Amino acid sequence: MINVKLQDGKVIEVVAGEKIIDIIKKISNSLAKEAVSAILNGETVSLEETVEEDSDLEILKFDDERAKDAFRHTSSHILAQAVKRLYPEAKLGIGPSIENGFYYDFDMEHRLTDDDLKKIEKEMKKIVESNYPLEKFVLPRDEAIKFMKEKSEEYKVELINDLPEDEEISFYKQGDFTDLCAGPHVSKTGQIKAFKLMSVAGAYWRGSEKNKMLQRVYATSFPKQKELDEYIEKLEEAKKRDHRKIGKEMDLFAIMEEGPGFPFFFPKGMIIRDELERFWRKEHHKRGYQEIKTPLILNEQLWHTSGHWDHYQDNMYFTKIDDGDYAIKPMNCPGAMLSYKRRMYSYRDLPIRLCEMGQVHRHELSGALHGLMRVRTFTQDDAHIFMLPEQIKDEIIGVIDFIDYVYKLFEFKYHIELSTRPEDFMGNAEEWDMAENALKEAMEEKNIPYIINEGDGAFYGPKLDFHLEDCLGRTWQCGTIQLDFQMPQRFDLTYVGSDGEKHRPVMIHRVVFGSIERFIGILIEHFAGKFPLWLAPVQVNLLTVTEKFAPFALELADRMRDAGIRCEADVRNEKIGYKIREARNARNSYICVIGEKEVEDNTLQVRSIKQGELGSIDIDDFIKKLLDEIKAKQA
RNA sequence: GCUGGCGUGGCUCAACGGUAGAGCAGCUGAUUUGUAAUCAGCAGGUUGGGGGUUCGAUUCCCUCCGCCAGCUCCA
Repeated sequence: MINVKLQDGKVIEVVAGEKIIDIIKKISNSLAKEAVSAILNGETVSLEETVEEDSDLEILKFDDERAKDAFRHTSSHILAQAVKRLYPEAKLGIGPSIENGFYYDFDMEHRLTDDDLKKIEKEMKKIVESNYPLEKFVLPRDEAIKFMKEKSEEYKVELINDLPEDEEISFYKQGDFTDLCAGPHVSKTGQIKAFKLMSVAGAYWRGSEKNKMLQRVYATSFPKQKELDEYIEKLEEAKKRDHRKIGKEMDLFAIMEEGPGFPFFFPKGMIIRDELERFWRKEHHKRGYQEIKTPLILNEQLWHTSGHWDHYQDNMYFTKIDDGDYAIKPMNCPGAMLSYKRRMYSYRDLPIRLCEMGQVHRHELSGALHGLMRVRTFTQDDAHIFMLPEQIKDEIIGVIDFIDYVYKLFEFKYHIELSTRPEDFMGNAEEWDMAENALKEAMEEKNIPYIINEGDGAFYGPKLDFHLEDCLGRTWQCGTIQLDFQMPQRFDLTYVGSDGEKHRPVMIHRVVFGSIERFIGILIEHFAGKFPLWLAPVQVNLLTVTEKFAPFALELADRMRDAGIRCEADVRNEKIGYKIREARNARNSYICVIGEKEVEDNTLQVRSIKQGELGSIDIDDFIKKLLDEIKAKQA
């Protein structure tokens, strides 16, 4: 007698050798029925064999990361097996489980095409249908190397050689295929019911551009076809929301061939930018920041002083003026340093918070460019806070709270990552430790959980990065708080302490939006172009049924604009259905129809881009409602 | 930058070794219309740039530029 735990937690008793149909009869829950038949694949198998294997009956749903990894990892082995069957000369790289699926890297002469992917999928189906058990075995190091050498798997040999001395070297075998692997796996290939090969792309062996580029096949898999379908649907939704597509449709911005990575903003895009900036200024003034503006071009000597020459040169643009060498700023900090340095400060003056909408230029690799998300010129909503050492923690907390306030306003979820000292760092290790500890203390005091990225800090200091999550669950790095003990030294910044002596202030670099351009890109995708009213380029669109109502519409449009509402009137001689279609495609927030009835009653037939039909609304009430809604989000 | 794919009028796309075609948008005219496309006409492209193969190239080859996916990097 064996107890089998079902997905819904229910336990049933089965006897070895019992017929599948009898087992299924015991299960009332249809989901569980499906599950059991899925595992057993309609065959009569002995139950000892099924239950013996480590907890696989439960991988019917990704209820924990381990189950998901095992499932995807087995999927990647099936992919590799299929590829080896079709292209025996292919050498295997690695095939891990990743965020939304898995991949496998192959080194092979033949360039894989989309048609090849279809063939590979077919072969994978055969492997799934064969329902091979996955069998683990362990080999001593020398035998493991010999084994892989025999198969000419040179990358695997390299991996084995790099494994720590004390680590077990395990392999998993499924039918005619064996792979070096630490596991875990599901018990049989038959469990991988729903999978799809997504794409093939180049990827450097072990992620280093010095190594050979392999062909990486991306794929995903799920326990159920329905989940795979949902995932694909989500990808399609993301595609529809692509800010490059919506940006074009709404006429917000464009990046032209004449300036790769240098975006143009058009009138409607500028409205969004202006509103964000206005909001940003108001919030900064509230929090004791003073705004500055520093030059885009400054001489080369300055960049030697700041350390950018030594650490950031590859990303900078240079120019000559008369006989002098100049650089276009890739960061705003040197300008802020000079601004601080223009006069003397007392300890009573600190903290000094200087903020700047600073446009920077960075030479990014051409292949890295991506719409507004990754560009070569962007505007950082920067600030540099100069403070006494004892003010560090409070200032960091102030910035954390500020960023939290802004992200919540846009209904973003986010998480924080702490990046520590990189290999190419400036200054000395003790100061770095102090800076890292200050960030940790602030986080701990706020009781905020965070991830640590070892060695990922900026060259001048450790940082807290804010990764915000949009409505589709994708994350983007935006805000960052960087603590810097280096720049104040390099620029010899001082303040006069209560002892009458000169002391060195500590500095924070920070951004909230990160880059206005990227933030707008994220907002476009997050809201699918249907912006909160205060950001919407066209807040109200008045549509006349016939030209007869044009004077009424034009006058009302003027009145709304006077009241501070962005209003457009469409009085063209077109059918109302046509105008509505255009207004909806433009994602105008409120679309109002004006005809005989409306003119008589002083009302509007209103439809909201987000909520649909709102019916007939009195004009005065509607204006009031609009003004309230515009204000509500900017409190 | 690297690997692969792609580049046709403002936009979305078609065709093809014999010098390009549609829809939308634009313009003109008719229509005066009640909730996702009224009708007709006109105009618009040396098929990303340059070079080569060919009797002939937009189609094949080379090269440069740009775009897309991924790698690397990052706000």
